[in-house]
This record gives sequence, structure tokens and C-alpha cells, in this order.
Amino acid sequence: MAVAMGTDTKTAILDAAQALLQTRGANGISYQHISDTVKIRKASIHYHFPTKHKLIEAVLRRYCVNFLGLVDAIIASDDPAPVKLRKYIGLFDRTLRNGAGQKVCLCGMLGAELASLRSPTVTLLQRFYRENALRLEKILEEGRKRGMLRFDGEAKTVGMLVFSLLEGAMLLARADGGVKRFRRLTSQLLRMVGA
Amino acid sequence: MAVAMGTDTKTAILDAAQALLQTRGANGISYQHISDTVKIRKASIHYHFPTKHKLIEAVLRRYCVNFLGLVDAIIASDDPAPVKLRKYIGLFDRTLRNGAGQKVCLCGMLGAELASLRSPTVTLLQRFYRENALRLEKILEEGRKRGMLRFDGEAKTVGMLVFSLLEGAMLLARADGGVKRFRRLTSQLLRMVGA
DNA sequence: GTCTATAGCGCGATAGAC
DNA sequence: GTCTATCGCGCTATAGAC
Repeated sequence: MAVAMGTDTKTAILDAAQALLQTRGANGISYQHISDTVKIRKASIHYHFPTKHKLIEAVLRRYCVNFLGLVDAIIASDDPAPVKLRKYIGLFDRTLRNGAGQKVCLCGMLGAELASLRSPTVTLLQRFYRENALRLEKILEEGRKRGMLRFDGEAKTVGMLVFSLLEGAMLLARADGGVKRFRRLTSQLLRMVGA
Repeated sequence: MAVAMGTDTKTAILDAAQALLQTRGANGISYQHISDTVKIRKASIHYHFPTKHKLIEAVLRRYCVNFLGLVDAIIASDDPAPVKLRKYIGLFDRTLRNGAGQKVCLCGMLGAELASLRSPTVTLLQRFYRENALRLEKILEEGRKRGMLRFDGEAKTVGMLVFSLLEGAMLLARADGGVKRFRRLTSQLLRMVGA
């Protein structure tokens, strides 16, 4: 038996931990919370992830790979830049929708709790921010060159701005306005970059 | 003796709690942290604020009043709209600077921890967001009418966008780029509303 | 109004049986 | 790999002396 597909315990723990992290944050969850979701005793979680820090790091690492993979797929397509941008925004929109308006981007959440995180996790977070800004820069610059986007200033700066807005809008949408508000903001953003 | 000015214990606790909340969040601090800062035993804090929730609520209430007061002063001045906008952004910039790059807006932080907060605190948070967006709308609309700002779309939506960006940019700036990055983003934002 | 002492609980983590 | 049991600690909150 190579892999016990689907019901892999490690994956189930990562899934539960990620969902909890996206709603309550690192300081707001415990092994007990995870144990309540996955049908496993809290002590057993330590077999798969010896410490809480290691667990968070593992969740974050998987999240980054998955997310950036989706972004790269969007970039690799031959959609025009405005569509790529819409699809990119759709990744955040989906999180808000799937989480019943209670989840935010994992990296936005952990960014708020930065002071409680350890070095490998902080480094991963920084890389995630940079990689996203970089990919947005690419989309924006390409779109502008081909005349399908229109904005002043460096694409790099606008890329960071778009990313920062998405993280901020997600956070605030949860408290007030929900997905509807989030969409109004992202539509306005698209307008401001000429999409 | 009416008031023991300056060294009011209650105020000292609020100050310490606010600073800690802005760096570590509600779930990241304890009465012990506050006790380490203010020279008072942790049990004594309960005399002034019976529960942690009440303490957080009190910090938030004071923060909202102070912040919105500053915003109203900016609006009441006869500066042109672009200057008002710059001054408004300056409020966030100052927090980032004064906190040695470790503090974010209290309401951005608590927004991330929304799921751990109780009803009166959540309501205050929502009000803070709305009041800020409302005031930004006012500045933006006035600036556009007088031809000193230029942007497409509803001033209300752009107001929410500006506020969301500031909260998001602050959060991310702490992890990567600091005040310098924050300023690059806000300069770009001003450019995008024609300031 | 501040203190010491402590109740009572939940936490992360470990030991050792199965 | 998962369990039960438990350690040791930090937390919020309370009781009662001063």
C-alpha cells in the first residue's frame, strides 16, 4: 500500500488547522480545537507535528505552495491581463465565500500576529508577500505594455498596492459588508488600473 | 484634590493595554504583560477593569473617540482636500513610526481577531470602519467637486478602498518593507485619486 | 486602591501502554 | 499511530488582608 489516499491523517490535521487559523488566528486556536474537528485525540497530533510552531509552519508552507501554484497557472494562461487580474482577485473572493464570510487569507491573519511567530514562519510570510507582489507586477506591466491596462507609476508599486488592498479589504469585509463589499472594492480597484 | 493628573492608574493601564494590543493582539496579551509595563500587580488591574473583554472594549472606545476626533479636526480645517487626505494618511503613518514599526492600527488588529471578540467590541469596530469610510467619502467628494481630486466611481466606494488599503498596507508593512514601503504605497494611492 | 494568595481551568507537551 | 494519563505552566478571575 503506497498511500492511504484521501483519509491521510496528517492532511486532515493540516486542513483543520488551516481553517481554524484563517478564522481565529494562531493565538486563538489550540490542539483541542483541532481535535474537536478531526477525530483524533489532541495528544496524537504531536506525533505528526511535534510543536504548535511546527504545525503552523507546515500549514503556511503548504498554503504558499498551493496559492502561488494557482497564481502561476493564471499567469501561464493566455488570458489578457485584465482577466488575469480578475482571476487573481477571484482567489481571495473564493476564500471569503468558502469560509462563510469567516475566513481571511492565512497570510493576512498571520501578518497581524507577526509578533507571536517564530523565525521560519516569519520568513515564509515575507516571501509570500514578495512573491505575490512580484506576480502582480508582471501581470500589470504586461497589461500596460499591451494597452489593456492603464495606470500611472511603477508596476511594482501598484502590484504591492493591489495585494495590500486585497488583504485589507478581506479583513474588513469580514467585520462589515461581507463578500458584497469586497466585490465593490475590487471592482473599483480594477477600474483604477484601467481594466 | 480633584484629579491626580498624569499618573492616573486607569489611564496608564489603558495606555499599556493599547500598545500591547497594537503589537500582539487581543489573543496575544495577558494581564501579566500589562503588569510588566505598568507598575501594578496583575490582580489589581481587575479593580479598574473587571474582565479582559471590558478592558479591550474600554481601550477600543477610547481609541475610536481619539482617532475620529483627530480626523474631524482635519476635516474642519480649510486645507484643500489633497492636504486633508495626506494628513489623514499621516495618522496611520505616525502609528507605524511611533511603534518602532511594530504597531498597527488597533482596529486592523482587532479586525483580524474578530472571531474572538464579544458583541459590544465587534459593534464598536464596525462603527469605526463606517465612520472612517464616511469621513473619507466626505473629503473625496469635496475634493472632486472643487477639481482638486480626480477619480472614477462613487466617493463612498473609493473612501472604503482608501481605508482598506491603509489597514492592509500597515499590516503588511510591519512584516516587510516598514514605513518606507508604506509611504510608497500611500503616495501611489494619492496619485490614483488625482492628488 | 493595591497587595498576596490561590482557585480553577486550558494550554502545549511528554510518557508509556496498546 | 493512536490512545490514556499526567506534568507543569500561564491564564482569567476571586477572596480577603492591609
